[in-house]
Amino acid sequence: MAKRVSTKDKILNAAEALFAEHGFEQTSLRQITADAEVNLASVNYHFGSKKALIQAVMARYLEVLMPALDRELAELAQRSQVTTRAVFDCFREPLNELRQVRKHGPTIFLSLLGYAYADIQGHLRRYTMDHFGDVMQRLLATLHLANPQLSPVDMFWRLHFVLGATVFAQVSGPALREIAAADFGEAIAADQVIDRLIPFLAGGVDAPTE
Amino acid sequence: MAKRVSTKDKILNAAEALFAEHGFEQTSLRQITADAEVNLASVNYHFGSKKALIQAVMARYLEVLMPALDRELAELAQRSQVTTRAVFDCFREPLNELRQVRKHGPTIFLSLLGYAYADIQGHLRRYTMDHFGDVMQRLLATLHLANPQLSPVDMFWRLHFVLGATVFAQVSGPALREIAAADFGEAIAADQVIDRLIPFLAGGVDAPTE
DNA sequence: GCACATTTTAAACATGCGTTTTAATTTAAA
DNA sequence: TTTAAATTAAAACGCATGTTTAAAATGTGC
Repeated sequence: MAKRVSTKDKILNAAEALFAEHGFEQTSLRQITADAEVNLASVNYHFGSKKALIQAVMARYLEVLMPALDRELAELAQRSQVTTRAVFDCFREPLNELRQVRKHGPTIFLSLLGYAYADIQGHLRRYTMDHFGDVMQRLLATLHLANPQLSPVDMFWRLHFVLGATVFAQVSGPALREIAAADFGEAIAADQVIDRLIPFLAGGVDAPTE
Repeated sequence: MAKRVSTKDKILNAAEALFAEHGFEQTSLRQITADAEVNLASVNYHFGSKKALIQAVMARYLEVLMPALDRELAELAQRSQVTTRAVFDCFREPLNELRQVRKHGPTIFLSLLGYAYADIQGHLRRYTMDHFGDVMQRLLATLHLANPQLSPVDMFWRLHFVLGATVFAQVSGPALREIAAADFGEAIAADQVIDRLIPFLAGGVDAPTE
């Protein structure tokens, strides 16, 4: 019954896979359109520009993740006791829901996020900051509930360290898992990296200040 | 008395500044040679290729940092008590010595390292891994002294989370410090970011496993 | 001061990029 | 079925990149 896939979706699917593997700047429209088996010009026809395509790729995930994360954080805030660990656990389910967008949605999205942040001076930084600014603020607030001893500026920095460790683990995830498998003879699935990551992050945020 | 600076050094100095700010791939030889006030072709004449120039830029720092870090780690290993925190403090002095190479050597180097890791599939990953492999092994061993309860594979992953948070903090450091200054009216120097980072990292590594 | 090697210079080369154009084709409405 | 709109297609445009070439300039040893 092979469903008909629109040119627009073919482009989005091919683009996000290449973006997640090689980054935005290093992926050309020619690679994308070749993988998608569509004409080169169709990207500019359907999206207007490469910039707009990148934003469309991100938007597909953000529109699923953001409301879900909001929901989880709001639910958590109502509890009497809020721990750092519980805050990070709020990410588990929303990330999982990204599988609705794409089979490996969680991994793809975090890779994209990594490249978005690596692209410091670009439009994407502003774009993601605009969309993530709200969640950041909510995160800061909720984490502050769990760690009232930390000053806002301390929390600000620690949250960004968290983001760095997360993003890095995903972007270099495939290579790292390969090394780990070779060194320890132990294969580790992408999802299990998150399980190793969360205790680390919680420990870092909960650490006493200097 | 203005010392005569060789073309080779002029290129290295201009290149590392641009690399640290914009990344390797996004910096063109034309930008570099313009800043260095040398001819475009001189890069290929003196270094052979852009790849080789990138490696030369990194090598200048690695050759200072590596022996210093070795020294510190060896010294620490002789003590009776080894804490995670003490291991990370081993980086302080070696990083500081990078000022001998360049005034803002520590910041520049960590930025370069960040971009080197972001460039996943490139030659630089292999190059830096080759040079950092030894130190990684030593780091793993020393950290295991401080945390015998962690399995090697757990330690492996935590060390990479550490690297991620560090690298990320530097790469997006200028932008983050700007945001922090705007949000909190508090300027934070690049060196102070390390002070905030180290407690976080130690807390993460010392955290109990799942 | 001459001859030879080293270095610098300007120009061109080949390639890949995002984008635009123009025409052909398909789709949908009347 | 006819007509207009939407989409696809092929080709070219303009530009930026790393690299190479070949000549000019500079430096070096005898």
